[in-house]
Amino acid sequence: MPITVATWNINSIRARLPEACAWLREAQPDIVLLQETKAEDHNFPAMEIEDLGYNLALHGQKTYNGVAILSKHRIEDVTRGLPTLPENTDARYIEGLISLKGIRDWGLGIGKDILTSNPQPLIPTLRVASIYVPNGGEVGSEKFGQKLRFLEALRLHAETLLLQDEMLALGGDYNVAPADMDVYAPAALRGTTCFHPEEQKRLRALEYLGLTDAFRARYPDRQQFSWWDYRSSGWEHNKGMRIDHLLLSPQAADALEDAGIDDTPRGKPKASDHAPVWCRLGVGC
DNA sequence: ATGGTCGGTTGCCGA
Repeated sequence: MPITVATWNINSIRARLPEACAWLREAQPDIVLLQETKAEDHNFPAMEIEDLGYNLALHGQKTYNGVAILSKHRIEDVTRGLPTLPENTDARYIEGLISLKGIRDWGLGIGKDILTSNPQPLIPTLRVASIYVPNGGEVGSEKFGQKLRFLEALRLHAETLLLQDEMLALGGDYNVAPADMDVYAPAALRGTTCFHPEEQKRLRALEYLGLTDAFRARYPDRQQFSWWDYRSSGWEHNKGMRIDHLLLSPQAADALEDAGIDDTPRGKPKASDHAPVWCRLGVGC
């Protein structure tokens, strides 16, 4: 049974609740990683989301930031905040272990890896994180430095996570477009926030650890954006960037069946400025 | 060379 994992910068869960619920009902993702929920945990519209069949893990904050994990499967082992950046109290990182109970018959080896005979967990798991990388403000500003340091701290933590040899999906608003084809006007935008070589270098450093950009791995030549500026009618002119990503561990990338960006919610009234990015992983039989 | 538009609990700031 395949499972679908999506990441979506929702830009306020309360302002966007009907639109978010409509998409959840329509797309039926198993796991959703939300950013910019902009709500403290006691203000998160939990019942409305739970009624759609999701368990929640929240790391909220007033006015700014806020991340969440929605999952149709159990969420265990939740961590809030990047362990490698303890001084940062912004709600920009939440991690959890999804127990894929009920998805039986992991692989062909009945509890063993068919080639190595290594014992495999009886219940398959997928570790996920919902990540909201700082926007960075002006290039060279204090905020820009914080963005670069956040990306470095994320790399350091990802290094530890990858030692676990698990299925892992690090999803979120990275606020970095990886390459020229990921922005509408590379020449004009080069060196600006979200398309700066120092940001791209740090995003690639994550990939060098062995993490795979799900969308780009599946569609090497496709130009599709995940964010369009409200200002200057970015959506209407398709002036966008691909800055939301799902980075997969080797174990998850091996299970990658498909990926995409669902830009239909972006064209609707009261839309977030970001579109959901998703991938489908083949888990079990 | 600078504005445009959103969301928050707001008379501005962050994106």
